[in-house]
Amino acid sequence: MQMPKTEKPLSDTASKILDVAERMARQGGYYAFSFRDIASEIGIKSASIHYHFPTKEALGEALVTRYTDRFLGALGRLDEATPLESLEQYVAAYRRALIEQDLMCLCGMFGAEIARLPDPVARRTREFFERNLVWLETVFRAAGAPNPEARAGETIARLEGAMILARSMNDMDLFQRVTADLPAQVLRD
Amino acid sequence: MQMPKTEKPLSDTASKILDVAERMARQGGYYAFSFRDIASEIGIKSASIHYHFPTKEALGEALVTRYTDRFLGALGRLDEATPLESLEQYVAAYRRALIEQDLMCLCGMFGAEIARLPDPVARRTREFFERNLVWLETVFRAAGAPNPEARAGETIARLEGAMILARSMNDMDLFQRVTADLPAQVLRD
DNA sequence: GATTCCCTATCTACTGATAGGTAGATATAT
DNA sequence: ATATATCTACCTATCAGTAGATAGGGAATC
Repeated sequence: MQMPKTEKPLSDTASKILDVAERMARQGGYYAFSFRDIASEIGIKSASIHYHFPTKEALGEALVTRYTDRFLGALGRLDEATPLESLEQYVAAYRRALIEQDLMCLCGMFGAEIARLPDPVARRTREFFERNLVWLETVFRAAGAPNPEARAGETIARLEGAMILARSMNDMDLFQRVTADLPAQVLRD
Repeated sequence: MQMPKTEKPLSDTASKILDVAERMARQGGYYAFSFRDIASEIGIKSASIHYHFPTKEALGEALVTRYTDRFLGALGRLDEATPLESLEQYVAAYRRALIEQDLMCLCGMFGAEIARLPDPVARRTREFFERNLVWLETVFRAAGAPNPEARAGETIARLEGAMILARSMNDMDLFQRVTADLPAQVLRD
């Protein structure tokens, strides 16, 4: 029997490194996390991080990969919900990240910085958006909405932008007000 | 006769410093510009920058202040255009920044990083959004649109998000497709 | 007309902190 | 014995920032 290609599961330490790095990156971007800061927070030495992630570039790549998989994995299955429900779920995923964790979307952050990101990290960031666009286009196609590609883009743009705006204004409820009618509005013809 | 409070005009060198710093910041954020890089690009020594801007914080603040004034100054007068025209002008301002300069909006960038920005820079960034919200609310009120505050937020969110998305996908035309119907759409009841 | 003084703007030379990264020793567990 | 995971100790490069010298250009004084 052929084994499917499986990802090597992350060790405890590697997970902790990613957890801390992700939080720092989602607060201040790619240049806002350092090996030293991560290490001191989890109680190891910075050299030890290089054992798990040889370079910062590799760490950044792992960061985006894990984030993308988790983000898309947290979305419900498309064949078990109406398009409206799917969209509401999608908006809720962003809202949770913003309200519960008080953090930016990792890829919204990296997307803003993309011109100064190492190539592999930039590529993974693009993959995040690509896969999100595909997911949303499927929703809009199922709803029979015109221009599903443009609507998918509108949806992501408005959500990422609303996170930035709400955080900038230090008014998290602004996210709610800006995205409350998004699912219904973007679905109507 | 009482003199109105006037801003001291920037020297040639100070302007050049801001020009270079702005471009770097709009590519990679607050941590992506350094005194050394700026200095070497304009052919002076990094110590000379401190003469014009004592600290990086001060330089960041000057950056956002100039950007905000220019951005709002480039918008037409509200009493000389219909709400639809004003909105089209507003969208065009973002499009120009993205397409012609191939740069992010400075405050979209700083807004994403706001949790790790020095206080004065964060405050100026908030001011940018505050003043933009006011401008847009005026437009929506003049158009008799309901919820002008939410619509102003939606507009900014979608434009900032569309910039990030288009740059991430390396597809500048995506900005066009995502924002093409924005003025009409956000104005209809 | 020459001298003195001050202001502007830049320079050289430096500091202490921090960045990512490496070599090689060490400890533990299988 | 070997593989895993961590350590100490170090490297070079870069960071923002500082002290103090220097050069030039007025303007006032002699």
